[in-house]
Amino acid sequence: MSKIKVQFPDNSVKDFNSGISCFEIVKSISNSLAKKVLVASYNNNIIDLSSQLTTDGKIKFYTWDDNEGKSTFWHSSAHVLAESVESLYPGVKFGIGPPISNGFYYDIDFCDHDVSKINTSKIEEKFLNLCKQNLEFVRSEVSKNDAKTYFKDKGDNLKLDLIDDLKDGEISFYNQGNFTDLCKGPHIPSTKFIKSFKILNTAGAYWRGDENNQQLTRLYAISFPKQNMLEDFIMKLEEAKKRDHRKLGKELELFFFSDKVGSGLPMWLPNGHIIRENLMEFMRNEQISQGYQHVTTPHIGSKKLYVTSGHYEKYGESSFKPIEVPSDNDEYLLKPMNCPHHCEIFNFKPHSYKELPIRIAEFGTVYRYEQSGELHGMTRVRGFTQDDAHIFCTIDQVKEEVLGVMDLILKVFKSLSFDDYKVQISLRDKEDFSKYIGDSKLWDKAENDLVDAVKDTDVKAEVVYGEAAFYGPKIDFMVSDSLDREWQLGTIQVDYQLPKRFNLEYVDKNNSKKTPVLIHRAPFGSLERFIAILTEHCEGNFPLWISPKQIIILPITEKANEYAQNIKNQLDNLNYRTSLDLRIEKISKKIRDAEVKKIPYMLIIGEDEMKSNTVSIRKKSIGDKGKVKIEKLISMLEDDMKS
RNA sequence: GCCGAUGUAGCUCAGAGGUAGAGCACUUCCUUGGUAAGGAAGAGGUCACGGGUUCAAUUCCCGUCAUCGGCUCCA
Repeated sequence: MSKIKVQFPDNSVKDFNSGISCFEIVKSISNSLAKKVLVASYNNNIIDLSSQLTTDGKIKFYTWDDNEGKSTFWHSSAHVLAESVESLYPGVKFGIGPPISNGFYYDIDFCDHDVSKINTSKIEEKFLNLCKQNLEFVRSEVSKNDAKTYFKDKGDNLKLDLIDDLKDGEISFYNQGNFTDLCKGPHIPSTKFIKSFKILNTAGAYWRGDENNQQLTRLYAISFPKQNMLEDFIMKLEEAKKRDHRKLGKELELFFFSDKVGSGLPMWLPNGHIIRENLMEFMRNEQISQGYQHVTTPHIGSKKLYVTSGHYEKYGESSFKPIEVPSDNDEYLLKPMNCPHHCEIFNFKPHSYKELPIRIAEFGTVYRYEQSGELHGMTRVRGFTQDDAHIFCTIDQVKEEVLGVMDLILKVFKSLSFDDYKVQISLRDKEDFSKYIGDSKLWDKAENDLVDAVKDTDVKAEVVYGEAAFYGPKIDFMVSDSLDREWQLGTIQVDYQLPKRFNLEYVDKNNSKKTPVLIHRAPFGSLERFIAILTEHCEGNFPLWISPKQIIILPITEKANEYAQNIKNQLDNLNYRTSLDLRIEKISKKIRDAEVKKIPYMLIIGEDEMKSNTVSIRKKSIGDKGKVKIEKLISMLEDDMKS
């Protein structure tokens, strides 16, 4: 019998008989690993443990602790979910059922079954029942014809649709129990590994992600190799929900929405306003030091402005309806973006190349008629304020300006401890250019400029095709919310089109007229969304410099009121946001209330402090920091304000 | 916009075909207490809105609006 050489991750090599399965190999090296291994890879191809090896190669085994193991586990779970659903709701049709970052889903056409009557606990019961039966996942290679025949007989048009895109000779089925699915695999050996399972939610999802197709029912679910893992997961989910900015926004009185004002139109309450103002102040100072000039433009603009920019044609449908005015033929739009206004500001007077780059910044409030189903707390609203700016520069300056903006964005993220962000370079769709305006050569240049600029930094960016704006490519900074939903915050966009449309010009060295390049950029993106994410990241415990309420003074008895008021006056004079709790309540009650309000500093004042001319500091979530003189307190506060 | 769920006091939630309840918050009174909830009393709701069924609807049905979970979209 011929032998093969198999190399292990520690680089050791062993000989095995050709045709040995991955599982036999793992069993030969470690019984304990064999018990928990879920899937293997050979020469970097991920394969079933039952796969037989006939060539030399490198082997690797994956357990639940590896991403490969988890996603295989969840992928297999999706098949069991399908089997459970099919047994309870005969005749359903299956779309796709992939693993995702936390669990898996299956898109299902429930046909004549009433979707609103789906009994998830019945499905869960059936699922766990199937797992206990220790059903093996068995792979079989099938011809395209046989595959088609199988699903034609079954009446599953969705699978037939999928098979159409596959090549003959590359089609495989997996079977477990009474269920066979079209699937390239691999899978875990059997259902016995799955010990807990829960359907998390149901949702509608268009077939193949296209809204012109039928809508299927997507079941989101998760499964684990141990029961307590599910409990931990659910607990973490509950914890994450406590950080939700919509919940905290209400509790901390940051903002709210009113039906009477309108859907998606946030109202900033005094506490939230303070956060906004501080972030704006911070950004304004950063921008001034980077050579930006701030401007103010109106909230509405002539419709013609947006026809010129091309935005009206592209987004007119998803804007608030134009405002008609009786006195002339013009119509006005609630400003959906600031760029046309800033282009007009550039046009106010002629410019020399010596002035460039000109950086025009504005905290501009814009209004967009977002689809009703898209509104989401403060992260997706219909009226929001961008920390917007437009940089007008020469073609040669683009890269340096992009780098400058990246610096600024990274500084902002760092200042607010956003260390978990993703950078995405959004380029044109590879095939379909019809969505974009302008000369393809200029697009190439703009795309190269962005990619080049990112290469000059330490930032790791992912290139995504088809995500560019209609006028140019962009670099987006994405951050996740407490429930792992990704949101775009900062953005940098290179645009060769808008300056042309607005006939922007500067005079170059040779006294000839040139068109500047426009860079759109916003580090926060939208203040609304940024504050939402910031709130979730710090769970409402804002850094001192942002915190709406910074200090609360808690006198123990009425005897300390006067002294407390005196301390408050001193802190007021230093512009700290200080409040005083004069209620006749026990100190523990006052402390609890201050903790719940997430006020960073509590100053507890009783007879001891009055006598020694001190205050007792209690820091939120940390506790008693002891008695200090007021001067010491002030220097502590000063230090804290810097972080 | 689409699929599904939800909408009861300021907040978090119970409840039932015969016009509503708890806890917290609020008001008043008592309590002057040293590091996360002192006690008592009181006040608070067209049960999202509009139709329909019924002797009777907040409850059942239909529609609208809003919110939530997704999908699609995102200048």
